[in-house]
This record gives sequence, structure tokens and C-alpha cells, in this order.
Amino acid sequence: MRLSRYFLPILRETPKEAEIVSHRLMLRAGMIRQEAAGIYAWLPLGLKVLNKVNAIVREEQNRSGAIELLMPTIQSADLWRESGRYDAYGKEMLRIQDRHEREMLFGPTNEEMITEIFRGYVRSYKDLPLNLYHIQWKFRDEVRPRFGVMRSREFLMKDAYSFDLDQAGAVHSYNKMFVAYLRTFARMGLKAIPMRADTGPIGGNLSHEFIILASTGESEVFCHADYLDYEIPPADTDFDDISGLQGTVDKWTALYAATSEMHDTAAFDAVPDDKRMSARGIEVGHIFYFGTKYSEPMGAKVMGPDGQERPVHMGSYGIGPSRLIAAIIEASHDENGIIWPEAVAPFDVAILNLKVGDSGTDAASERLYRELSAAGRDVLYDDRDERPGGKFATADLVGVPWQVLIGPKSLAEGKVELKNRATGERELLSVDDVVSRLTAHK
RNA sequence: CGGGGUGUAGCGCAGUCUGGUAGCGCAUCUGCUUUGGGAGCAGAGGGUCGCGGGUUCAAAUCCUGCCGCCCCGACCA
Repeated sequence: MRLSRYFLPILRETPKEAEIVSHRLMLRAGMIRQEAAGIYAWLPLGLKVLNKVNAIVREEQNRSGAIELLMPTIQSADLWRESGRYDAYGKEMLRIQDRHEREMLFGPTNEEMITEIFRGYVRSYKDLPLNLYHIQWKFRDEVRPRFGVMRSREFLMKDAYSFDLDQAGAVHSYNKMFVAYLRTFARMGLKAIPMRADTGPIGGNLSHEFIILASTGESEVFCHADYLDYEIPPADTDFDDISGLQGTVDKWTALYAATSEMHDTAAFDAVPDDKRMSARGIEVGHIFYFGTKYSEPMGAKVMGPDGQERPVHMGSYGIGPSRLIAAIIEASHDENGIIWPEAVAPFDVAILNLKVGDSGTDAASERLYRELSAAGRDVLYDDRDERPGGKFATADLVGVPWQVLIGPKSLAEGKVELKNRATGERELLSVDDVVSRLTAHK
């Protein structure tokens, strides 16, 4: 992409409403625009990141055996009356009326709807286990939206729902998501720690929140420091290996880790001094097992092997990709801007032509742009007629992992400069070497 | 929902107390000079001062009603 023809409305100054760093940087880097309290438009750069995050989430869900579908944002009130949540949910649910004065709502979550879909088709235990998920916009009319997309009213959520014949099966489904979540967050360069959680208004009795540590996090967390060095389950993990998966989950839940709501001072005191860690964290995922809470009242039943009909055991599993992006920025930035982990970066490489109009820098830039693009790299080519300082600032702000600086100075020696955004390391290389370096692995 | 703020050009702000018909910096456009960490000079464009009502010869400014947005606390992917 040529920057001169892209839509990247970066801001030099910080809008005054932005309090936390991720919100400031997302606004400044032209990723989002606020349209109302807690409601944001995703501009091209923000959307690119969102799509990358979604792709990773999707890959790991699929790997674990979950199946994607797509449910609507608008739901019928009647559906929610079946579970009793229409009245229970309160003012956080946005209630609307259509032209026939039918009562509708903008979905804050989809347990009811997925249960309705399930009961419409599934009759036998032989069709279990089943895990269906979608990535869809949600609306929760928060009393006080804040911190940009970290706590917005409209937000994107990946929500998965598992169906099993009994509790043992449901626990295995839960463990699959547990492992999938560990992998998902690790792939985005995050250290996410599963913490035993309160089940909240969704109900149930087995639940973990996945928390990433960041000084600006909203919740206070306490955990054993060894979690930071734990090895992430590999890509070839066998998700059908019941005991193997249980072993992984047991290992990841053996040490102390809790949010302030679930904090147990005595248990925390038992953690060795040098391993006791209290910090702030951001919740980026939440998984629940809630048994027959919805299947029972809504009649989602299957025939068991014994010829007995029984309500299915369910769980639900959420990740907020929009919040996740803010969390990644909270965890990875410096005073100049965002530092994207390569897996979710909006572009792989930025080419900075430091002297547009100079035949040498133009030719080298164009050639590099062409070759990297042909090799499948996503390149942002700063071909604007701007001064070098502005280009450095822009590239650092939007946080592209690799920058290639092409100016007359180094080009005189037949070299360009390859800069790593995260470390700041620079290296003088020929154009050919830059191409082979940046296309070496993918 | 309680408490505190705020609304003037795309962004950041001054002007409001003391009424006289709107200004600064950045950004934008034109020209020239510049070109390795956000340049200089010269010129130009851009605002129903959040919305409605009122007071007044005259309202960004005073009175009044409403709305939007932000921050702090109790709740949440």
C-alpha cells in the first residue's frame, strides 16, 4: 500500500478525552474513531489489525474442533423470556421495537439463540460433542463506557458454546477451549494467565478468566510468578486426548492465580515470597461451564444411549477481539507509539523513502516495494513528499515491526537501513539482502 | 446511578467574569527555499461559538430549558 493513496488519518496531538495509552495510540494512529459514547468506527488500519486478531482466534477455535457459524445481532425478546433473562438482564440490554411493535433486542450474548438453534436440530447423543462459535458484534449498554475499545458498549466478541451429554463430556469441552485460549493469546505475543473466576450473571460453577498483565489493567490480580514461564501447548496438541488435555489444564491451574473478587489471602500467603506476584490485569477471555442452566428451561435435550432423554450440558467461551487489540497495545508500546507483535501487525514492513524525487531513493524504494509485495509481504510504502522526521514519527506511531529507511546517505554506499521497531536495532544492508531477510520465513 | 467537569475551525486551546458581531498554535491549500528524527518565509481557505427559548439597540459572553461528551466511584467480553 502506498501511503500517499491510503486512508491513514494520524493525529499529531492527543485528543483530550483519551486517558489510557492504548486509547490515545489507537486514536493517534488512525485506527478508530468515536461515533458516540462507547461506539467506534474502525478505520482501515484498525480494521486490518482486527482482522488479523480474528484470524488467529478463528484458527485456534477450528483447531480445537469448534465450528463457526454466524448469528444475527438482533434477537427476539420472546427467546429471552424462555430463559427468564429478558427481565433479569436489566438496563444493560438494549431493547428495541420494530415497526410492528414487536419487542426485539440487540444481543449482549447468544446463549439463548444458540440453544434454540441446537434444539431445533440435534436429537441424539451421537451428534455430541458439539461446539459452535461465531464472531459477532455485541451491545451492552454499560453505565459508563470508557478507555476506548477497552470498555465500549458495542464490541466484537468471539463466543463459543459447547454441548455435551454429561458433565464429564462438558469438562473435556471446557478443557479444549482452555488450551485453545492459551495458544490464541500466546500467538499474539501475550502472556495470558488463567485465573479462577466468579461466574457472574451467566451462572455456573466452573469458570476461568484469562488475564494479561498490564499496569493499566482494570482489575487487581494475584498469582504465582512461575506462570509467566510456562510452556504453551503446541500446535499439534491432540484435542481428543481427554487425559492429556486434563493434565495440561491441571498444570495451568495448580498454582495460585486469582482476581481480587476471588482472592484468598491465606492461600496467596502460602506462595513463596519470591514467587508472589500482585499486579494489574486486563481480562481478555472468559470461559464457563454452566451445566443445564439454559438447556433445561429451553428444552434442549438429546436421547442418551440408554434411551433416556436428558438436557445437554453446556459451556460458553468468550474472547473480545476489540478489547484484545487495546490490551496488546497496553502491553506493547513505547513513547513513540505502538509496537505490534508481528502476528497482528497491520503491515509487515514499512518502506520509508526519505527523499521522494531523488532518482536513487525512488528506484530503490519502488524495487523493494515491488519485490516484497510479490513475495507476499504486506508493505506500507511511505512515498509521501514529506520530511524524514515526519516519516520516522509516522512509522513508529503505527508500529510496523520492520522499517526500511531509504535515503541518499546510505544509498551512496549501495545500502539501505533495516530497523526493528521493537528493539530499535538498525542494520545497513543491500536491497537484495533486505528482501531475503524479510521473506526468509512466513 | 451519585459526584465533578466540559462543549468556540479537522486537532489542541484563548476569548465568557466586565455584552459591541471571533482569535492563537498545529493541520489543510498555493508558491519559493529546504530534506536522516515532526523545517523556514510569503500568501490563502475554513467557524449557524452544542441546540432551543428569553433579556437587550446589540449575545460565544447574561437568564432559562434541553442535548452531547469526558473524568472519579459502585457493575462488566
